[in-house]
Amino acid sequence: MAETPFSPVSTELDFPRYERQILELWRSRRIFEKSLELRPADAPHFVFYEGPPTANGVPHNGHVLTRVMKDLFPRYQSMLGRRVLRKGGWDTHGLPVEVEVEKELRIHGKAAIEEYGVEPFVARCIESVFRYTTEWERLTERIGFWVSLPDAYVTYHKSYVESVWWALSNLFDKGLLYQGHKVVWWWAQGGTALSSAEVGLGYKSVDDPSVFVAFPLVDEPDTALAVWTTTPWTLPSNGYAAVRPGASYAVVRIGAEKAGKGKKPKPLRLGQSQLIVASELCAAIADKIGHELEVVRTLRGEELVGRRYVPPFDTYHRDRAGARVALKEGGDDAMWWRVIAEDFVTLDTGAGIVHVAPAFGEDDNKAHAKQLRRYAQPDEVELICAVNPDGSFKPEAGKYAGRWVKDCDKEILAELSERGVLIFDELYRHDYPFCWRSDDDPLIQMARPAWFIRTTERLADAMADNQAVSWLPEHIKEGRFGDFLRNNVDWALSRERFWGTPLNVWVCSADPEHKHAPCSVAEIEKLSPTAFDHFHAAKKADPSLNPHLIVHKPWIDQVVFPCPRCGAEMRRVPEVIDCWFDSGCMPFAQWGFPHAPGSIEKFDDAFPADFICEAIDQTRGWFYSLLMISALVFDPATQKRVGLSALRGFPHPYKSCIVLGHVGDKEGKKESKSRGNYTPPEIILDRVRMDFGVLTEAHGASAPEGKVLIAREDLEGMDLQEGARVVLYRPDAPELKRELVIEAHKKLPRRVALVPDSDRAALGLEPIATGLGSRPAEVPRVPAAQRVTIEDESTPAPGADAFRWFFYAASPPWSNTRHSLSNVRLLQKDFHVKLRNVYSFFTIYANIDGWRPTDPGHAGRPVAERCLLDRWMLSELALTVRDVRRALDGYLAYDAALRLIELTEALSNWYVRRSRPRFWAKGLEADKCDAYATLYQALTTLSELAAPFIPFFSEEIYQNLVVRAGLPGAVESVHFADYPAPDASAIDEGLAREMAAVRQVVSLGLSVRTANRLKVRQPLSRADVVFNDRATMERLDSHRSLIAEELNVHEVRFMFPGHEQGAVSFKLKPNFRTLGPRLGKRVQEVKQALDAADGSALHAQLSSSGAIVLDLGGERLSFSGDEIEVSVSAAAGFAAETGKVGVVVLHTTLTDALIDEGLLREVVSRVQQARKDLGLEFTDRVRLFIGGSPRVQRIVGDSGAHLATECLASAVTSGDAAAAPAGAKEHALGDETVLIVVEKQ
RNA sequence: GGGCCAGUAGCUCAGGUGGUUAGAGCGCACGCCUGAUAAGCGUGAGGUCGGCAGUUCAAGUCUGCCCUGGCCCA
Repeated sequence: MAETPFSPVSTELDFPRYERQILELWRSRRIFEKSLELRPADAPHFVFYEGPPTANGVPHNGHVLTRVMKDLFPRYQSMLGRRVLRKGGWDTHGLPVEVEVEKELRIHGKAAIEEYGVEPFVARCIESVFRYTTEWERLTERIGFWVSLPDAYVTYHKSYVESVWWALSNLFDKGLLYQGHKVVWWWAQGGTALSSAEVGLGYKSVDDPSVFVAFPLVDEPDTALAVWTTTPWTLPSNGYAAVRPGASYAVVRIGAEKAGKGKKPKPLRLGQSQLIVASELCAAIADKIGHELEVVRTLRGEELVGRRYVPPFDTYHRDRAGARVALKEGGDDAMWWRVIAEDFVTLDTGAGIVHVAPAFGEDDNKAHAKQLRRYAQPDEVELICAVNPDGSFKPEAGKYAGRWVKDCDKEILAELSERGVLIFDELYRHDYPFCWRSDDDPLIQMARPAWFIRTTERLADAMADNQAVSWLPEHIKEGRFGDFLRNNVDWALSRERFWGTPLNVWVCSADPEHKHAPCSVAEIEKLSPTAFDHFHAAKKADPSLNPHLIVHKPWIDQVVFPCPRCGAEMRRVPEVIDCWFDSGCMPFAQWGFPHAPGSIEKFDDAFPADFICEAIDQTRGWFYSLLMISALVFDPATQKRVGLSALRGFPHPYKSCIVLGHVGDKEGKKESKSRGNYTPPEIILDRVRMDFGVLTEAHGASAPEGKVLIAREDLEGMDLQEGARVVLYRPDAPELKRELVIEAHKKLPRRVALVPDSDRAALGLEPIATGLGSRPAEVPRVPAAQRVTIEDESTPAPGADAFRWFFYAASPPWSNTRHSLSNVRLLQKDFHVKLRNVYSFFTIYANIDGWRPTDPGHAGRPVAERCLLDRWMLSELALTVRDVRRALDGYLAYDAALRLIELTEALSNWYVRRSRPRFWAKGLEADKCDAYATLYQALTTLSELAAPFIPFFSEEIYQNLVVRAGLPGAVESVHFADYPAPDASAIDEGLAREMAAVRQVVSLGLSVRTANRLKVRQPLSRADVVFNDRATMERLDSHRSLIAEELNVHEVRFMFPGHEQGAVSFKLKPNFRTLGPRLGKRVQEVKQALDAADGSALHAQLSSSGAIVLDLGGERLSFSGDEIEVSVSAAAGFAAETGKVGVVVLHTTLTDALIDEGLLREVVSRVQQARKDLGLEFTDRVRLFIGGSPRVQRIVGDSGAHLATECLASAVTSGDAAAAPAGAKEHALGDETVLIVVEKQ
């Protein structure tokens, strides 16, 4: 026998197994690498930027979403003929890395790191950065994300750091880099700033003072501002008092003591007789101090602005009471101790006037910065701060000098009271952050010297840039991102840490005004050839020293060179930079631009990106840093200077940006390891299994024999039903297995399993030490002997295509996704499995018939000569190609996915279903070849269309149907193919509409059958279709036989209303859209009039005269056809159904002849079932005996030939039960019986 | 506390510019089909469109307030 044209398709749905074969094919033939080489260098480029992940954590489902979305568009563009670069990248710097290492070393804080040694510390950071590289690489390959990892950029590499330096140097030269102060949460004892994540770890509830202090006015010493603070220790550093703009304030005279609410008022020892407080808070303050407050006059907050006061401490006041600063706009103002207006002042607590200490508190510092912006020479104002970085008071704080600030609160209050400026104090309870590693140490907010980028100066550029970006979803532009830009503050760039890109600013030891920002090692060596000798020597002594460390701490700190201006020694500032700045430099830093040879050309080729894609949390992260750095650095003058071939207008550095939502669990909650609601990617990709902690008893009960119990959530997580069979084994000894039945147990925590003792012993397991208190996150870390793997071996995992498809088709990518094994499987059934069935169907029949796409005799007729169904299918195919391309061009993955599902549905549910008899037909006539050719074209086109989405299965189809079949145009892989272009000549939108109407008519007919319990196998004499409009009726005429066949009726009659003999009734209603504007309120009267009238009569009037006349409250109004909508519906008492196209009526009278026909079909069906039961091949011939009741015998006798063809029988005999061969099977067919014997020949 | 997004059937989601029986898929129920067979197909039930006001002849859609969830920032 000749070899079949196509490989048979396995019936088993083990996608991971097939995908492994495809992966092997790609690997052995270097398909990915070849796909990059495929397009010539001068082909149009498609630029994609990889937002670098950090590899010091394991990849999770969110990363899968990001990576499959990033993969889709480059694959598509590559099939469009573009040259697509997919350079990978890794983000390697930053605090999380340092914190990981600190945890490992069990140390914390700057002092501890310095004690441990910066050099070994940094060495450990480097080592930790790529801890999970293998997991990342494995996942990346397994999900089919094509990215060049071997030449990935790495943010700590020397060339990368030097590019970042180049950018910073550029900003420095433009005057956009400056030194200022930034308020941070400061752990004074450790000398370290904490990130907000770390701060969040250490909140505790504590009692702190809430204090009202009198600030006497300079020009009205008898009146004082009542100023509120909760940090008395910051009072020596007071700079301003802030009021709320627009609020009302009262000057009050302190009156007589009033009866407190059970509290005896403290005697007031105030030096002033009048206070200024917010009007709203007057009563509350009167209660607190226990004195009447008598309002003298009121004034608005603005009227207080500029008034000067005497601060409670003379720490700085003694020297600077008279200090003034020149304003930009001319004139001058007092430097300190005056009233300012600030929105952050609230009127719900305190006094409505707030103590402002610019060195502490974020609001305070911002308020100060706002003042500085008014000044001609802001640099001349020195920040007043009476506290050392170690949390002790400075010498100028007098008697408090050297002491821990928080310890001084009480004494400060006592002193204020003594001096007669303390109005009132109390304790209040609130949550306050402490150091998470040393929880006796409260954190303090403190302004630290810091370097800033003057982003606010170039904000207009950044905003223009944002306007030009195509954001998906669109609301990001004006919403989250636009808002962020509008509220932009200067970028606080520096970090007082160790593992990061060192800030490349060197300061002259002779004159700190002399600063220099070199942009490379080479530039430094030009200034001082010996600058890096210490590193070279160390490298010589220890060749294993990572060469990239040359640009890192602590090595870089030793680099000195002579000041270009005065020749004195320059030393680097100690800070490293925010790692977001690193990642934002990737468009040029990935090439080592502009230092590396060829980097200018490469950058020129790949700037800006056509497309980037990350999750929404990157709005203020990567999306911002990319856009801002690009707007700051690449102004037109800089572009020209670095030698770009053409000026880039906005947007740069990215044109389109997909902003992804987050991946949650089945309930929409964030997936987290500690909650245990996390579906490991492996369950989707490879095997349905999870590790559990072993328990042998819980809540006093042990597992019943033969059963294993787990939490219901875990059962659902593995998509298992209660009673399913699973296997259990030790993760370290998978060869020894026990098979058990799984059930849910309400009281078990996640990730523990209650295992019968006998099975536990047989597997050599012991109970988990933490028992019922085990936390899900800990389970993977307990000793292997306390863990058991539970696996569902009977149901293969859905695989990588399914995983990818889930993210494309479940919802638009920017909405949050509910991810679970069962959800992935659900979507897989919809598209992937259905497509696979059609593919399998095709190979079965094509192989039986020996149909070959390469045989000219099998090619099928020209499309125009093929039957309606073929033309319809090819039209649908062309329309889908058009729509999918349109969607992908607009980066709308979800829309494209839905369209693919629609096509697959049409192919399986309608084309194949309606074409089945054509494939069963004898021989290989023209119509059959048409059918094969059509289906073949649909499948091969689909494999190319779907290739960017489900690259594995597409490859499988392509390899079998195109490559194996030896098609002349075949390429090595589907991913080298050109993306299908719509065949305009095949598109027939009229036909598409007609077929949709046909399917609706059929659906109505089937609905009639269901409602009247009429099996489809029983033929009926006639179906009448009454249409709502004549045009549809005329268009559907050519589809009558199809409808007849599908409904199994002898005749289909099309009718227009008026000819239907009472089977239909009419309903008329106003067309609100046209009548609303004409009649306004009276449309409701029209509706009522139409409801009340006789529909048939009105309809007759409308169809004869084209208009109807209604009597509305005595007024006769005429309505034209387009102001009235007519619908027909089935009248009562008929076997009929109503839909949008019209009404389908079935004639249900059964004649003897019709019953005979029905019985014959029943017989055929039973015989086919018997063939199947015998396990016969489709082509096997049989001998048939059919007996039964006399009627059946007669029918068989009359239709022997028909039975022989339908059932591939070489002989058909008939007779009564006595004549039947052994093994006869009797079936009841209503009142009749049939006996069947099928024997293989 | 502020900002952004979302809330429509049991689940996942559609529903230009307001237009009157609110759709689809899955799941479920019932049934069909059986030469794609551990598949295929049909029909049906399910919704006071998060709540309360308002604008309008007409509100899922527009406005205001509120509730719930997610994210970002305080």
